[in-house]
Amino acid sequence: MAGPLVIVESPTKAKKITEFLRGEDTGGASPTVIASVGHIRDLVSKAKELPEGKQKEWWSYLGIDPDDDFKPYYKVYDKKKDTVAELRRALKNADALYLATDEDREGEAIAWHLLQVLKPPKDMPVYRMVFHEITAPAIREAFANPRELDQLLVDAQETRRLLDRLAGYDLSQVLWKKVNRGLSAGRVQSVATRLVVEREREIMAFVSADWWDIKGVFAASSEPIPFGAKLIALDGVRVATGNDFNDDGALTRDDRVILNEETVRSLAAELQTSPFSVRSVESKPYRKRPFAPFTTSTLQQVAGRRLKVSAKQVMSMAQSLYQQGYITYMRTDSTNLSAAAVTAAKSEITERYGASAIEGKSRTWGKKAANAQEAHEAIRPAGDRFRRPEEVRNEVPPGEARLYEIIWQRTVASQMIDAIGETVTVRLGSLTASGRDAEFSAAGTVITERGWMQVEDWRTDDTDAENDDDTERRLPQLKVGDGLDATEITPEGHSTKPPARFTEASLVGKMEELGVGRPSTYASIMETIQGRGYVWKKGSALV
DNA sequence: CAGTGAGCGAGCTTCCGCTTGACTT
Repeated sequence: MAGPLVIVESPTKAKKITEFLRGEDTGGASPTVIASVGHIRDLVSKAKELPEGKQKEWWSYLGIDPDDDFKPYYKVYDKKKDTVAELRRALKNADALYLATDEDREGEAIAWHLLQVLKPPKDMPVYRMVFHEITAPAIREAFANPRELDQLLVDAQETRRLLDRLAGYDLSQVLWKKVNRGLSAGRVQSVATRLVVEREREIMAFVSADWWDIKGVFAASSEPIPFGAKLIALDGVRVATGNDFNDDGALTRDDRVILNEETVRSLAAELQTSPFSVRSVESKPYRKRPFAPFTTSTLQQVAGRRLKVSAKQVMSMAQSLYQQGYITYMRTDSTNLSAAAVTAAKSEITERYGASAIEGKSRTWGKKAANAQEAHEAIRPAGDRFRRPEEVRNEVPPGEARLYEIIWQRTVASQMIDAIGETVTVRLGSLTASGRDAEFSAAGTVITERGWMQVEDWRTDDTDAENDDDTERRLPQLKVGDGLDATEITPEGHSTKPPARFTEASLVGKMEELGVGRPSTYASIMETIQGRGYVWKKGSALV
């Protein structure tokens, strides 16, 4: 009995969708769902693969004929011959064709290529079916309301493909001639390399500046809890710190004074015996939103940092979790969660932290990358009920379990209330015997409502540790005029540091921000620029 | 007549993006 044939990209998706569409009323048999397993054909890359008579043309190495309106020559991948044969067989027994590839530029093109290769009979209805989440209602809805193929999007993809081939192959050939055979250049890898090179030049050109300040440890007589504070002003003029210098080692503003070692040491000696008092106490509310659910790029960055693994390793663990049904699709540029996911997250929150920890309205996040196509959901635990990280730990290897936990945490945290608290800034000062006025400052944040921070400890991400403001630190209760004892006065010398080198994680982040490369290629680009010897790893830094 | 060498031709490398296993580093 004939039924419709539905073609998707991923075999794992095909299995799920088969379930969701089983028994769907089609007037015939249940739909058959088969995966194309990605692209099925591409431009030819060898002259031999061109038709007879075209193999000797000057452009044969390109697979594109610039003299014939840039006519492209395609060839089904050898590895996909079996898949295509299977699709052809299935199509013979079908009464309708649903092209259900991803709704993005590449997915639209795959649908078009499938049509070109499979050539369904003229009288067979052909539909383009699209969805953004693999849930039963979403799939049924998509099946019932298909659209037409978007030829403009197909053309856009083909243009993208041709330009990458024309520019990439020709540029690479220049490198073979001028530098070394086997080298490569292209729209993405060359930009990635350039980012690393420019950062390295910045570092080389960087001129370090030296500056001194004083760190003090104080305690109030009324409440003897010691706390640290830093010298911020001398005789009413702010003391220059790291942020006040540019890359050439010069001051960026003229209302700062640079202290040298001599000044600071003599001042420190005087301050040892000098009386301090509180000059002001200022309190500001502190509030921090949770982070957006994971995309491929943010997952690679966060998991790369926390688990100390490469972008490629993150993706291979994620792939394994995806195929076992633990998480949703791992190549995505979207931060959207389906309604089912939000419900699942909220029930986890209620169970573990109480309903009061749920953010009232579901949170959404804007696109971060300019060219995001959002064909999938964000990366999240799969299903209408999330698997417990504690259970998953007993079912998969430790690395995958940690990755699952990170994904679970971020997804659940994303639907929780803000963390709120108070940041208190205390100014204290002293007038020395020789008449110099030194002012110190201390800041402390007390979080009164941890909100989403109960779930995700995000501070481990900050390798730079610049975020003093966000570190929780408790100051004693103080009021203006309170006397203080300095238990320690330590002069400290500092020098400004050049910008940090990229890591795989931070480079992927930068590329996504610039719209260079796609979720499916970030990891391989990292391999390419290292494999060609353009960039190498020094620890985790890229040089 | 056998060994040598010049000269020619063929084949290889490369882009980016979408999917997974089947492979030997």
